[in-house]
Amino acid sequence: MAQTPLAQDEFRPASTAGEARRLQILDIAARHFRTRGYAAVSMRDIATEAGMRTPSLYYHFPSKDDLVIAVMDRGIAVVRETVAAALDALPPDAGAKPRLVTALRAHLHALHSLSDYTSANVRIFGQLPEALRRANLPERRAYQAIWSELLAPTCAAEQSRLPERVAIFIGAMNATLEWVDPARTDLEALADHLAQVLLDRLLEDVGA
Amino acid sequence: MAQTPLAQDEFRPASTAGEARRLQILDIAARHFRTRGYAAVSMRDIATEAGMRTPSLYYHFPSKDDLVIAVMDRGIAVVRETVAAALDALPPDAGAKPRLVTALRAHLHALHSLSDYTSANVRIFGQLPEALRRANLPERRAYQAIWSELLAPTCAAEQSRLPERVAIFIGAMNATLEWVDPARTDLEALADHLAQVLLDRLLEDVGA
DNA sequence: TAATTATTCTACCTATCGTTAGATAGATTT
DNA sequence: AAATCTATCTAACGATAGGTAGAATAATTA
Repeated sequence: MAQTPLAQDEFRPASTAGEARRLQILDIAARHFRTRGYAAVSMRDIATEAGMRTPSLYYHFPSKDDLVIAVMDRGIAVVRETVAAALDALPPDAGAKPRLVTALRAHLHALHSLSDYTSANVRIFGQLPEALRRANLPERRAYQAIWSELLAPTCAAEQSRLPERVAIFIGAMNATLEWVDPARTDLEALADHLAQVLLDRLLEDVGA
Repeated sequence: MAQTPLAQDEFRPASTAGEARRLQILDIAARHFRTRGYAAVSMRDIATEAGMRTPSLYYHFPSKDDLVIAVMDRGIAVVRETVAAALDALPPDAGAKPRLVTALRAHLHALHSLSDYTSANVRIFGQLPEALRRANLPERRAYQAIWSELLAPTCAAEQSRLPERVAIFIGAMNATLEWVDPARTDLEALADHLAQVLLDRLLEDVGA
């Protein structure tokens, strides 16, 4: 009992060999969930790709539920930290619009090219049984808080519309997962286009 | 061989008793797929709710694939016809913006309160194996064509961006499925809010 | 070296999945 | 009345799912 198990920092990766194995399994699971959905991915699939037999997986994660929850929570943590870091890098006097554009870019980056966790989260959230969805809600609310602050200046008149507006923005960004081919799309251009649609006026009042 | 089997009109519902049964099964399937996802709904679930044993289902649909494809295609057909009808009801000289707002309202209506088919389609499309997704693509493209026409005036400068803009709009509308509680949300207000975000300028250039 | 812990293994369980075979009852047609 | 068609049934198949028991190996510590 010599070793004091120091409180694990969520994002200091792989301090021990066991931790590295756990992260490797999570990586594999996230990639499979992202591309094939929740129910279609079996514990056998994940174990095989990790080079082990199925029951060995249960040494690292006590159930499929625990495994998927770990992927889901990490998915939100990744995008939240990515966006927060990008905002922190801005000059402190940056206005509402550059802050929004910066956050939008960071979100798309986390979603499309940083890892499989955030995309897996967005893809399979709606497929999960309600108990698993509820487990991910605290993380999600913490992330929404960032966007509430960012979008508050666009809702000056009616703050009651703010939660709905947050949902519209996050929904529109996440929807790009459904149709963007990450290999063939310029993410910078996509971010600019989304910012234009969401923040600028699209139509001069030509017609009636 | 007396009866000439006249070509079935896709949308004349329930001319025969057999057709009615088939539509009832489709209704049940759509509702279950919408709320619980594709893989989580078994043929047994659908059969039980239809008041029959599982194999009897196979008299009406030769496989789960056929059943889900029927639901998916009908889902797009419903929203396409709803939007087309709403646009046809406008005066012929209506401008781009009222046409967009009208289409947006009709789309949200089909998605949230008209039936379970369109919402089922949006919910489970990403969960389907690729072959089933491909089967639904012709319907989807036909629907996208409507929005291409609607959005072309907003893309006058760069028509090359039009397909991406269509995807952004449809994606933003469909994303409301993830967070809107249809019982407690005023769809009219939601449509206005979405139109405001997507079509009007949100920010005066206050900041940098 | 001996004891202990960490990790993976083989073998198997029960439940559920989509689907098929083949019989049957009622309705319709010849 | 005989034959056929419609719609459902009972019974079961092979495949695969998540998960467990308990032995065996590899690494670490006493």
